[in-house]
Amino acid sequence: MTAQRFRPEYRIRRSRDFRRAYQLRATVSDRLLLVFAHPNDLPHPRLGLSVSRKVGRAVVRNRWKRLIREAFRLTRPRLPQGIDLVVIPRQGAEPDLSGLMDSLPRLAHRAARKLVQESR
RNA sequence: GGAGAGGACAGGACGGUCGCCGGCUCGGAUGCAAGGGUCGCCAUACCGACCCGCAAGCAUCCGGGCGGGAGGAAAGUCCGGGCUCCGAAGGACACGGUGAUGGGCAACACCCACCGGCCGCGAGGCCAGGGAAAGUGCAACAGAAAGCAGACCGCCGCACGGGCCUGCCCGUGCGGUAAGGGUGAAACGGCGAGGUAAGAGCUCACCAGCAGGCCGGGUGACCGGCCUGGCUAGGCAAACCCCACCGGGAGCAAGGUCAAACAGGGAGCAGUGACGGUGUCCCCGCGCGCAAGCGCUGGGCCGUCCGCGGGUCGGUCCGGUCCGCUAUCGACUUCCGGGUAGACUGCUGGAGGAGUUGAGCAAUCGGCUUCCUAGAGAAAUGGCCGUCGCCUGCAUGCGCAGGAACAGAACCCGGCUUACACGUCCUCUCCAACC
RNA sequence: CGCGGGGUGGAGCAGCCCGGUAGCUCGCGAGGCUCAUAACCUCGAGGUCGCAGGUUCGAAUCCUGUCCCCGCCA
Repeated sequence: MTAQRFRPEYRIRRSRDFRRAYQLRATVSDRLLLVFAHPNDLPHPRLGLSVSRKVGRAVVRNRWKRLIREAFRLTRPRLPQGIDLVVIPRQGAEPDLSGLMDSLPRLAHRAARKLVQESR
């Protein structure tokens, strides 16, 4: 039951956490999403959203953010632990919940493997 | 029934479940949190006895309950205000904006009423709607001529020459003429009569339009009438401009508050110079000029500086170090203790909504009753499912599949503009038919 | 959120203030020169001036609305 909650501690809220993820440049992507990853010291993953005006007007941007948050909430047990994910929707893609629920865990695990490789 | 005109409303409904944001409330865990009173004693403290309290509160974490959570445009950011800070800042000029009149409003470029012009058979609609008889300017091409008008053809007169069926025709020159032709977006009123060589507001009547005066109506823009004048003054001010009125700048990322410690920072006084200067001017001085006035490495005045600039290393404004420049090498003493990041605040109850009533043609304003309706912060208002209603297609008995616009609060209001699916209601106009 | 700048041939830019003719460089096409290519010379094509209204006789230009792009402050 509590596995489906989405409290503020699961979100990236500090400017320096975003900057840290961008500077590491550990990215993975598919047709829907682009993800910047960075390890954190917490026992859970965190989600950060970056939705620029290039993907659409305010209604479309809100739709993307809500659906990505919903996908994160519902797939969180399947996500790797201790990782910050900055998620950016790709220009031209259509927001779609089932696609996002498929895409987000896969990208998160690929990012986690990439971080392990690079730390060596 | 058809075709329209104006206005108002609405922006699917109900339910289940998993989440998010903030509010109220209840409970749990941990930590902090508290002792007081009376009696004994001469009395205070200590001490002893007894009684009351031991959780109200605060902090962190966790859980439950209750009720709330995008719009008519939240949009564009085009106007107007509130609010906040900045400024030594007052006036004139400059710069920007607005533009018939009266009213409404906190204010407006908004709203209402009315006036004028244009469009429509009409209901109605549109108008940046002051000034072109203040000044400067603009008008390609065409055309004879385009702004104190203008002679290409035509018409008319005179002179000369020629022809000759001799009072007619042709050519040339000079002059008159704006009635006719043709050009243009635009050619200096229309029409009739007189007049004339031909013509012309040259003169006259009427009409249109203009200026002045008077009378009547209206708060007023303006409207109606009469008289007089002179007959024409053209268009463009979303060209410069003139007139009237309005406007200081920046914006809630405004602004305010907050721990500790030092390095260090800041301010004032005195002194001394250097640098710069309000869009322009103001006071003084000097120069030029008859004067109005004009000019000035000027002064006063105001601001900044008690080093400045660059490279490099580390880093939160900053510090270390090196180099260059320079006028003074930045004294002494007193006082204050900041900013950034972060957190809290500003932050939602207001020129507020609904009903009713009074004033008013109306916009709107007043009285009474009643209601409380989002406050995020890398930024909530969402996901899934069901039932009903609407539309489209298949079908037309049931049903099945699909669709439902424009668009997302960010300090708050008043407007404007732009976008918009399925719709609902009210008032009015024209046409057709029937009673 | 606030503010500023810009949309003109295929590309990059003038013209806009002060309204009547859309011009420059490169590129493109044809011809010439050359044994041939480049360079050079000559000629030519190619533009709804982002879109929609308005003012004007007339709008790339002036005014209003709208769409898109770029940049700046925090």
